[in-house]
This record gives sequence, C-alpha cells and structure tokens, in this order.
Amino acid sequence: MPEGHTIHRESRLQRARLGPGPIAASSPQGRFHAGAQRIDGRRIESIDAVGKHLLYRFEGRRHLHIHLGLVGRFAMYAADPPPPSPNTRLSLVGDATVYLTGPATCELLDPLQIKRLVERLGPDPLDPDADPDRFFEGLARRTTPIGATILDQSVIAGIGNVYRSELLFLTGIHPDRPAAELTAPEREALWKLAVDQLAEGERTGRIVTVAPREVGATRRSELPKELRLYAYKRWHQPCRRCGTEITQWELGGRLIWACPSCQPR
DNA sequence: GCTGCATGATGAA
DNA sequence: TCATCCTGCAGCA
Repeated sequence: MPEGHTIHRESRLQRARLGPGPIAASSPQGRFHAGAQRIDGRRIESIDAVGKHLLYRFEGRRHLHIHLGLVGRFAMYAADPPPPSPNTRLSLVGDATVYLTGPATCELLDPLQIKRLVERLGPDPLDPDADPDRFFEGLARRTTPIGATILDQSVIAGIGNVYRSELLFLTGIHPDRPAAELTAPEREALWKLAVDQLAEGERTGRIVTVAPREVGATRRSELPKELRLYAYKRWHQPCRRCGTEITQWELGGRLIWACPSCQPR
C-alpha cells in the first residue's frame, strides 16, 4: 500500500534491520535473476527513499531501483522467514530477510540514470532538505485542477490517491480548483500538512488523518479502520465535520472524494 | 473458481 | 483517454 510514507518507512526499517554485513540476493521468481546476481554477496552502503522510489547503493557502485507501483509489497522478517512465495521477485537476506513481490520496477541503474530519475521528481515532503518553493512554483505554473496536480510526481513527490483526498479536505480546498489559483496561504498550508501527515504515516505505517477527538476517541492508534479518514472512499457518507454527504468523481484518472461544504469551489 | 479492483505509472492512440 | 503491467484478495457464483 505504497504512497511516499511507505517507501520512506521501508527505507528506514530495512537500513536498520538488514545490518552492515554482506547481503544474499536472489530472485526466487526468476524475473530478476541477472540483477540479483550482480548484487549478491555485497554490502549495502545506503538506502534512500525519494518520493515513491527506493534506491539502494551496493558495494561496487551497483544501484538498485525499486518502485512498488500499485500492487508491490515488501515483507520483512527479523528471524525465521517463511520460504519465499513463487512470486517473490527479490529476496534480500542479511541480519533480516526482505521479500519483494509485485513491484512495477526492480532494476539496476547507473549513477546517471539515478540522477535523471531524481531530477524529474518534485520536492518530497519527507525530505528535510526539500524546497517548498519548487512546489509553490509548480502549482503557480499549472492550470490543471489541484486534485490532479498533487498526484503529479514532478510537482510534489510521494502523494498518492489517499493523501490527495485527505490533504485537500484538511486544507478545505476543492479538488477541481485550478492549481494556479490557490492563494499563498493555501499553498503553504498544503505543503505543511503534507509534511506533517506523511511524517505521521511514515512513523506509524498507516494513514490516519482524523483528529481522534473529532470522532470521540483519545488516541490515533486506537481508531478503527472506518474512522481513520475524512474523505477517501467515503462516498455518500456524512462529513465528519459538517454532516454533508461526501461526493465522489473522477479526477486525473482516479476517483477522488470531497466534502462540498468544507471544500467550497 | 472467476472477476474486478487497489494507497501507481507508462506508452500508444 | 485507453490499455497494459504487476499481485493478492474480496466478493460473487
């Protein structure tokens, strides 16, 4: 279930748990056999997340690029891993075991390709050095609806379909409004909420945007699944703030949800 | 058992 | 705008 927070979390956890030693790499499924062989037995020098992309640098300048796409998943085992399923594209075994299934991308890249990949991405709210002005300028340049624009990874890197509905709800911005017409305070609020919300998602491993007290709970971690979000997939249900029915339509090729009262056009 | 969908992205038309 | 790729699982017969 990958938006940017998932990738950054994987980056952090794998870095901590795979350990400093040589990694046994293989492709049980076979589709990444040649690539796995080229990193097998090498140490990992770094793991970095950029938006929804995960980049590993192995000894000997071998760079591994993984993008989970819609259905890709990691599974990590500290000890006693089960045997990999037949669909396991990549197995990494160090102090822990990591299995990768269903990625959209799993490939080795050279440094120039890595550079180009990173350059085409917008600022990443989970990168402490990210430059929000690049985001603001990206919005100012586009007349496309804001709801489509924040899914564009070259404008802001890491936002997916859940966060786009939730961030626009939290900022009270209607998804159909042209990106360029957002006010400066709106643009800034959007960036700040992206930073806060994705950081929270990275920390906990789940997306919970609802303020617990708003639904009569005391802790975020206690919220049951059906109470965690304000808009995403809540079509026809009452808005948690005002009771108006949440609406749903297609925007940028994906479904989006919003409260027509809390997010006026 | 089969179908269709899902927190994604690309390339062709 | 549409088809396609990737996998797992819910919902249905």
